[in-house]
Amino acid sequence: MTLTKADRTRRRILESAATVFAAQGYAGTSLRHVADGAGLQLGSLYFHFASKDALLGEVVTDAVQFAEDRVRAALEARGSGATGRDRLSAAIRAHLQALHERSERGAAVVRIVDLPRELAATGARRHVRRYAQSWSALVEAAQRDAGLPADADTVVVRNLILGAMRATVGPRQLSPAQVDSVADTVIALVLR
Amino acid sequence: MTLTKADRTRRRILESAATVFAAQGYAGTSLRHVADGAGLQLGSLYFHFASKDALLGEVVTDAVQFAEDRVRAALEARGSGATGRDRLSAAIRAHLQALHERSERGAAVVRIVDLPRELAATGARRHVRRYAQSWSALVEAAQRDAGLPADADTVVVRNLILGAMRATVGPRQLSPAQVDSVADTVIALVLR
DNA sequence: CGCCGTTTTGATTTCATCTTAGAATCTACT
DNA sequence: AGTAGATTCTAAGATGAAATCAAAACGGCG
Repeated sequence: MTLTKADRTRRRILESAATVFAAQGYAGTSLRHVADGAGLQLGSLYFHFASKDALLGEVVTDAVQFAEDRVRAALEARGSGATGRDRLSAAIRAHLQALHERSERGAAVVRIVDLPRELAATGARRHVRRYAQSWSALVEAAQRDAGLPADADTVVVRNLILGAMRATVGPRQLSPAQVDSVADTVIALVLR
Repeated sequence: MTLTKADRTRRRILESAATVFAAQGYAGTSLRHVADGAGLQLGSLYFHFASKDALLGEVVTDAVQFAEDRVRAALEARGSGATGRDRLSAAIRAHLQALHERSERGAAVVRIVDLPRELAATGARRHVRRYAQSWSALVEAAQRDAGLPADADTVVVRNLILGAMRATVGPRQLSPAQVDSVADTVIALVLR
């Protein structure tokens, strides 16, 4: 283990940042707050991250990556022979689970996805966009299946679904059972 | 018209504030920016509003009031004899129209509604809560109609619908025709 | 016109924030 | 154990934001 000490605090910083970020939003997040959460002194952050933007950028890509992995895994488990309707249903459940994961990593995505003005520099935007596009594909397949209204704009429908799921996270932490129940509701609502 | 001059600039400030808030979020909004948008000097704001929080609070209550009025009007136009399904459908269309109104008043609600930590003091929270409750009633009626899944938690469904509509507003201003089309999509998606 | 309350200005204070830099401490390796 | 390098701390600088206030500008009314 040649590279450890730095990596562990780095992790701690990212988790703290994700938490604060999810709670306060981008502009509302102060680095002192993040440092406190990580048990560090303000100045020490800069050994690990070049700037606030860089840190937040990494939080975002991390969180998106996380959700992406979960969704991909769920889809692979379901096999590629599944109907578009079933695939979308599985993706919804996986996305919701990722969003409500204890680690706080998930919750961060939610806050940011729509206010990423200052993240232009980092590669975060690309990640978010790619993830959104994969959802477009899922929606389109479900539309062909007649699982979703076929005459509606795919991108609009995709945004509605993602927006509905986004509205699911709040101050209160949901139990896995509750998340499952919410997923049932979303699926029942969206897939007739 | 004994009370005019101040009121007109007051209006201007509120509009500017709504725009900036909608674009930058609460913490990201600087009062200098708001003042610029209103054609005023920073210090002049404090003649009209006691603090940033007070200003924000008024923007929110204003915007919620606006949406509330639109929805109520739409419901009254439809008559109280209408089915729960039809009433919900009308409310969705009205809410979306309010959200995308040119005046920028609508867009402001959307950004803030869920990050109102600093609004505790003002009466804004009460307004938001009341509006949300009226939506619960609409959803519940539609559930009895079998327009919506009846076994799902009303509050969850309500949040999903509001969240989906919230996801509808973005940087680009939508034309009334586009808003109508989006409304059609939402209604088709939500009411089977 | 010239006055008085209303409205706006512009300078100033206070404070939080991001960022930097050098000193201090710790860790891993010989 | 001792040392070099990696990690963290402390302190300070720079910027920008919220809030305050005396003084100036405005605007209707006698």
